[in-house]
Amino acid sequence: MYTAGMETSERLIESAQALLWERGYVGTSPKAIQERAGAGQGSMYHHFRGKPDLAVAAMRRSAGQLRAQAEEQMARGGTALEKATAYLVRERDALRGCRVGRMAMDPDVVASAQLREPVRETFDWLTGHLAAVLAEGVASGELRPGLDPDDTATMIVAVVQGGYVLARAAGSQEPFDSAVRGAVALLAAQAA
Amino acid sequence: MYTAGMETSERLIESAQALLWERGYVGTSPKAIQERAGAGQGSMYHHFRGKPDLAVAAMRRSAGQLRAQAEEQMARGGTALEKATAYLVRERDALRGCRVGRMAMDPDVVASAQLREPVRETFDWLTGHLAAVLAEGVASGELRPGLDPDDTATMIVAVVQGGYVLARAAGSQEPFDSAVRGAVALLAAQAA
DNA sequence: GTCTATAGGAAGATAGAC
DNA sequence: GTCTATCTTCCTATAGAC
Repeated sequence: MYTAGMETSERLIESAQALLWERGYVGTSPKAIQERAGAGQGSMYHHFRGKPDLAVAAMRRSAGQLRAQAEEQMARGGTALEKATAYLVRERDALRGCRVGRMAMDPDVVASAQLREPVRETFDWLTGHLAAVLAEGVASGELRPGLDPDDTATMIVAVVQGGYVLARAAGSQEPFDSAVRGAVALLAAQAA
Repeated sequence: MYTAGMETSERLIESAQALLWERGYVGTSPKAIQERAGAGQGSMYHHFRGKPDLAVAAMRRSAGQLRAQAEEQMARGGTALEKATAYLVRERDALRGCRVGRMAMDPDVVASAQLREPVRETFDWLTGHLAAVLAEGVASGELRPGLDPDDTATMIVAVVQGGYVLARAAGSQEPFDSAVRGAVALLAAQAA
């Protein structure tokens, strides 16, 4: 996993990102991060105060990347329905799960305000952004007047996060795609 | 956590259930299970082959309880819509998460067929049961003819599982309830 | 900045006495 | 059936040399 021509602290962050995604916070050891980064103990503790500090840096990085990705996808659609659908049907490797959402299931992450913050912030932004898109759709007359933008946005994000759970439980991508199809169909029926 | 008047193997299973729910498989040690059960090393390794063996027993137990609970809730409704809604709005402590679904985020569980089996089976049954309920609703003319029972059922289960993720990320029950309200509203619009 | 040495404790299990 | 001892490896650092 050693990547030439990159600073050690960068390599440590990227290694931590990958391992946190694969194994979660509790399941990831500093030693494993170091080995993957091709760095020694000393390097890691020189650049970071410890495991939590490095994990926060890695999670912030992942959160930023996820947000940029989501922003780009939703910008593609024209109407509110298109934007929401674009977020839902974006191609995902469901078996890997969500690198940000997965952290919410980790006991040590949820127990620490520092570790939980990037996760909280990401979903706050995401549901808020989607809610704004849906509210505009209601205001413009594209969507049924009674539609609640906040509840609907939260539901959309929940379908994606829950889809990951079902896919991993089944050991197959299929439940994820099925859940997304179900949500898209129900949303389509909300056109005014 | 010692419960008087119960066999040691029972106490070990119940302790494992509680700890797996709280901390996941990777985050739960045999020692912690033993301490909570008021049992020694020897007892645990006498009744179970090791951590995976005990975890499977605990997960099977939790899966059975969850299924019984879901069965009971869904039996309450009369129409298909009432049954599906009953499943969604059942009272849950969202911050604790789902004791079965949480396991799907654990790397060691997903990597082992033995450990993953109870999780897979539970969601298989749950989505299947909900799909049958919805299919009946379509057949009876209660629900719109074009509604896909499988996709819709999977979406409903995903909303609940994803709701847990959002609630834990936010440190609040609210996102869970919001996602459920969003799903219930969209489902209600599917009446024929 | 990076390396090696060292450390106290936990993880996961085995052995054998009682 | 349960208990204590023992074992090896890993976890998460800290110390200090280079």
